[in-house]
Amino acid sequence: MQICAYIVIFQKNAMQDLIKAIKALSDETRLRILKVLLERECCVCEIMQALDISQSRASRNLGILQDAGFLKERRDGLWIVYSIDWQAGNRYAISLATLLKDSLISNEILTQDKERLSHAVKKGV
Amino acid sequence: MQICAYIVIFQKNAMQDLIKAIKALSDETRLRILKVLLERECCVCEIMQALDISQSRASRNLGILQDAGFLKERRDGLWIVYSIDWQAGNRYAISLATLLKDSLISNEILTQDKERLSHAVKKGV
DNA sequence: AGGATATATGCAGATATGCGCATATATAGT
DNA sequence: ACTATATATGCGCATATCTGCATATATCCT
Repeated sequence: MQICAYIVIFQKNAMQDLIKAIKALSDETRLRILKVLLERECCVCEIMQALDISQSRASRNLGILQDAGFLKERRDGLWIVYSIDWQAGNRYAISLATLLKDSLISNEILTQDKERLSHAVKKGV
Repeated sequence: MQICAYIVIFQKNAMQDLIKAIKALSDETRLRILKVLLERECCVCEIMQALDISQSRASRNLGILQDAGFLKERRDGLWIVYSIDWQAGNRYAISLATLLKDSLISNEILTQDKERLSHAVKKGV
């Protein structure tokens, strides 16, 4: 009976979960971050360098993507490494990330991000 | 050479097109509208009744979905009938609409929308 | 313990978004 | 032409979002 109640609550919030995932993707900065993370896992300072954005901007947008179920994090010394959460991430986030994986091939901004990422060093500002 | 230039411009705006499509879906009202239109085409007054929202709210959100490439419209007398544009709609909108089609099965709000839609009449407010 | 480095976060300002209200526009019928 | 009906839209308000700046927190090293 308790379990049933849980299921009901889950269903009730499914639309909000989906909206949260979509909202998280509805921003150029976060789209670029996710595209970079589809290449490889990154710490915050690598994201800063890849997108050429400020530290707080990188951190905050990574947090939004994580909260929406796209990312997981792990600590590595001073660094916090973010990566796409293909396992536990929310169901809708997975679908959207998969869709995004095949989108925006050969986009100029994203190409530049990847180029800068390839030169990025694990050293912040 | 002119054609090449066109291709470049297209590539340049691809990300903005995608963001526009995602933004259009990042709102509960528009998600509900799209879900209703995945059932069948509707005029504005049917959307009003299905979602139980105001006329201006229905009209404006339909316009946003159309501008983002999800919908097409046709006039039928006094009514303007909106439907999902599977043909000419922008590529990303199609992918997102397809994804949405299989999402949020048995959601309470959406079920109510469909129920009201089944009683809707072609008569506004 | 203290300093250096990486990341998170409170706050404030600028901008964007969503809505209702009132009104404009377009079409059909008399 | 006039009226009724359906839809679109200008405007203003409330709220949300995004960012930079400054600062707090966490970890590592000596």
